[in-house]
Amino acid sequence: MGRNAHFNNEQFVDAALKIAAGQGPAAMTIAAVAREVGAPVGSVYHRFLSRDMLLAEVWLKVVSSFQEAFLQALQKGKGLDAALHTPRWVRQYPAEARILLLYRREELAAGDWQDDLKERVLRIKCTLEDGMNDYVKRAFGKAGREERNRTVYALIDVPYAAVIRYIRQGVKPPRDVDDYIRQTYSAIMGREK
Amino acid sequence: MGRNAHFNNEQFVDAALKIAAGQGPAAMTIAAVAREVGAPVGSVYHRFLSRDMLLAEVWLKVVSSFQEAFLQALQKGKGLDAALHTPRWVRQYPAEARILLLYRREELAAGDWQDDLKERVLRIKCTLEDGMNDYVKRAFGKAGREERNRTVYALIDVPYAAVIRYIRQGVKPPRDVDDYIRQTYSAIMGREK
DNA sequence: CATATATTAGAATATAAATTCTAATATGTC
DNA sequence: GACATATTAGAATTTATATTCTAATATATG
Repeated sequence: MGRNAHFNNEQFVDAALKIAAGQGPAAMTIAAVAREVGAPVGSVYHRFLSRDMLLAEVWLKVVSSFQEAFLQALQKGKGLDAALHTPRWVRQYPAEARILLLYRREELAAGDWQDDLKERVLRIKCTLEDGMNDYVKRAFGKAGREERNRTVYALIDVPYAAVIRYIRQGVKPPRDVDDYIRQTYSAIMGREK
Repeated sequence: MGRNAHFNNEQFVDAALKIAAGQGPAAMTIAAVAREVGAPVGSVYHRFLSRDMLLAEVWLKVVSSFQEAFLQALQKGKGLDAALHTPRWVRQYPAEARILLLYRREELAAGDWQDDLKERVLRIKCTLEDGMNDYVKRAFGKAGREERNRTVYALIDVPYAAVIRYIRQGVKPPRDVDDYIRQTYSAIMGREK
């Protein structure tokens, strides 16, 4: 029943992602997204309650993309592999990387998210946190504040630091960054078993 | 000649800095700045050509503040000291740190800056670059691409990585971060002479 | 083939903020 | 003390975008 759709949700999310990654979230206006897709603005609002909701979908897509492979490495107990996931992922998904690493969620969509979305964000966040805690416990035998901080630094913050400069420049991180991450990893976490 | 001023440029820049640091650059509206100072919006425009110009002044103030002590350490050949400057500065100037490390210049003021301002930004940028190059040359005997990248990583990117999590949370970086920076420094740059 | 309705279509409206404009006010100088 | 002018004052205007609204359109279903 009803007319066939010319467009689908994914097209709008992808267009929004592309624009936000390329020109910053402020440039991601509804009109710009509609233009990119070739749709009228009404069709955007037919599918998304508001601009914030659209950006929320972008955010969720980006975070999920990153986190999946990261958590897999973690669950296998491969800390160094997890640390090296960041430069790999950044090379593979440059637009997504710009969104995830250049902006904070609050900048993307400041407004009130529906409970639905808050729930999804929370679930993703908890999944990451649980994965980290498990890993820390296995690696150190316990998961105190210092052990957790140290692990977050080596597996997340350092890889981020190593690539952020290149993301800003809009170029792929050179191979050197993998070496820096490796060297830092063994300095902070010790040699991998 | 003429009426005495009730306000001065610095008051507006400081108010803008405070608002941008606390609620993000988007919240730094002219009206908000005027309200914070207790001045009419006309007085803001009397002193600053546009919102972008005001944000540019904020940016310059913040960058200069950071760079001064950093370059001093660098000129003394104290690489580790320069690396540890970041957490020190972040603890001392939390608002400035939020601006510098949470946002990029382009987000703050995207528009066309006057030549005057472009010039000042360029000078600051070059000063930093020259300081880094000199340091690299002294530390490694030469300043090739790899040596520069390595140094930028250890002196700038890693300290940034170590503190960014706490800046986002709005709390002072704990003492641990200095240890992480030290350990990473000797792993990447070798023990300091 | 008639009809209900999902979807497209885009014009109209609302809103928020930047910027401009005109007037009022002090104060140093003659 | 009168005047020129730097500055305050804040109302009016413009602009950019989000959002709403009304109408048109196509298609699955009976």
